[in-house]
Amino acid sequence: MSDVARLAGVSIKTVSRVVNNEPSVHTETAAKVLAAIERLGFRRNLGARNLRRGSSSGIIGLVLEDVANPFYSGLTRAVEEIARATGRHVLTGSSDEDQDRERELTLEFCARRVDGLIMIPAGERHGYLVPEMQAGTPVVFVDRPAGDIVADTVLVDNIGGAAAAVTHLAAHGHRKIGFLGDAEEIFTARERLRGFREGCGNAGIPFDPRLVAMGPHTQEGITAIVREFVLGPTGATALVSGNNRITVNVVRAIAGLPRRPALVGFDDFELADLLDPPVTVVAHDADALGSAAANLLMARLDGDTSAPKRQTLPVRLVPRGSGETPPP
Amino acid sequence: MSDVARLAGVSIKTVSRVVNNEPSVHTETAAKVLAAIERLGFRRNLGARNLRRGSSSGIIGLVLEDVANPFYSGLTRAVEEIARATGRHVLTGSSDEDQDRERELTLEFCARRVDGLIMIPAGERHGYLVPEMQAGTPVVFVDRPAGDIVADTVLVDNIGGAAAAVTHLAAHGHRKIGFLGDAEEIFTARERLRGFREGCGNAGIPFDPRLVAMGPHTQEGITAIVREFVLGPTGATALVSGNNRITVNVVRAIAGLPRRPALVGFDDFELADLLDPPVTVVAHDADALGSAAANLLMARLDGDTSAPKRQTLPVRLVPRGSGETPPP
DNA sequence: CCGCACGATGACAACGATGTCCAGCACCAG
DNA sequence: CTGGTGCTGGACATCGTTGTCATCGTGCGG
Repeated sequence: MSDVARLAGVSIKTVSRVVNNEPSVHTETAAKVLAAIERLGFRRNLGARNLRRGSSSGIIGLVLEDVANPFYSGLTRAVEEIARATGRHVLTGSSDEDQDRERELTLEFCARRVDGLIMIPAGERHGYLVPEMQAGTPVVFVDRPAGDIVADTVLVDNIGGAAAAVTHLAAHGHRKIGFLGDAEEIFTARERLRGFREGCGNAGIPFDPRLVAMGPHTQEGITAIVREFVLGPTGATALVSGNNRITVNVVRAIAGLPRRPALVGFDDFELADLLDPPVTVVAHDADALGSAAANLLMARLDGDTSAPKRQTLPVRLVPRGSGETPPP
Repeated sequence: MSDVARLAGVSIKTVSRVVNNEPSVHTETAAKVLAAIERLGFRRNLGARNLRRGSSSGIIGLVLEDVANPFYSGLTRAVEEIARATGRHVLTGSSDEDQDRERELTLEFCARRVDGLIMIPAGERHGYLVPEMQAGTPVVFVDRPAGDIVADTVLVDNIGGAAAAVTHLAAHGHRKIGFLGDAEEIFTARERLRGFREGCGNAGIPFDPRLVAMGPHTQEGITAIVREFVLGPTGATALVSGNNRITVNVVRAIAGLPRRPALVGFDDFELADLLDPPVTVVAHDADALGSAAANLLMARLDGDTSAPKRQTLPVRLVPRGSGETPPP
């Protein structure tokens, strides 16, 4: 900046006035300054600026499980859009479902003085966030609630969705329904299992623990379970899968079976409509989750100090065929 | 920090020593300081620290077309991993293929003093980056080259891949092959078209401009073109699609046709193996692109000042069935 | 018993930018 | 000619942190 001032023959302060578009600068002087800026390729240091002005950093921290998962990348995009509308950018980090890594990432973001945090929490303990929140960094939890603190949260109706999946299958005559869910440590997995049980209860289907598998996540593991459910003594005629990745694995597993069970998956995914048969899913919108969270955060940044909110976004069952196969 | 110093009864400099783990602090003093830090929930301001130390910001800027596109989100993840290995984070921004937006994002990132930039460029003009690069911000272009400057670049073998697609189809007896590509403004689209022509030449197939469509990107538009190619006077028996999104649309379009043409898609995508028929693709690895770019960038950050490099990553044809349908 | 090295601590400036406040200057009305 | 007014431009402090250097005991070898 002082280089620019020297080249333009003015003081540093005048340069500052020009880059900040302050009105009280002679047009001619401003032109000289701009020319010098252009010539030297000067760009003001936003970090220093924010430090001096005490203004916010203009960065939102987004901590999620894995940006590469299409579900989260959709959410990321939605957050980015809303951040952009207020002139902010998004710093992303993947926790890989690892509590320590989540914590490390999050605190690092705080040290960078992000304006706010949006988190898909990996762990159950978030006490470490309390000082940050007290210091004024708003935090919004998405998809899963915080472990042991109260904070803004945006969830989807996991229970209702899983129950609806069972209801749908029951309406097509199924009574032996298997559930393949994510690891029980994960909030959404527990909730969806609970919804599954509720759905069974509503449909008058006795809950059979042999038809529940939580946690497998490899193609091999899931194939084995699907075979066991369908071909084993439990004789499942239908399956509910607990998330998009499990669904995909289940679809692959089913393709190799002599008798194909009906299937309803939790989470929508691209091409579900093009598979054979097209996969019926409990859909919910990653965009909507991201937008809701970002909007909540923005409200906090605008000064909303009301009590922490918990939103639950609706899901909808999208019948495409795979859930409508009747039992043999 | 001064609050911590006051509470611990030491000078501000001693606090600094403690948070920086400098050895020459009495254990007892350090303990007092740490207690005060804990008590006040102090976290040092990384921005101020970097300003004072003149050290790098520890942030990599990643400008791409759309984080929500699985192809780019995979790339993002790969970049994140390599950034993490050197203690850095990733600031992402979507340009939506808009040149101005790209420029705005990029310069904003520069003003934040990112350590380096990785860009999937939207436009053809990147002169605006010259001052930044001269100022020492390394820039790596990925997937598409820079418009009018020389810089590190990582590409995939678009020409070879598209030619291989034609060769594959020709080997199965096809002579009337249609090409649906992205808009011609996009580098990869042009390259792939060029590869398509080369492939035709190699196979002794006369190039028919009526069988080329560049730019349509809606389901309706693509469906119309596919119908025209296959059912119209040109009577295409096979199609090559220019990117993952077009492929998906083409698959949908084909599903509604009385006679299904063979298909090879450029870009692999999840579930391609589960469609009916499974889609043969020219695959290349988003991870590999991201890693290569990030590694190049890291080398620059480690002081590599050699001439700009251009890497071309190989592609491979993954036959799954859709390209092996013989012509009727 | 002196001086010296060494460990521990603090005062101060500086990173790059901006807010505050004041001085200079032209211009105009009185 | 004077004082006010409206612009401009500059000196200085400051944001939170760290590098440099100085200070101050204290223990130890000579």
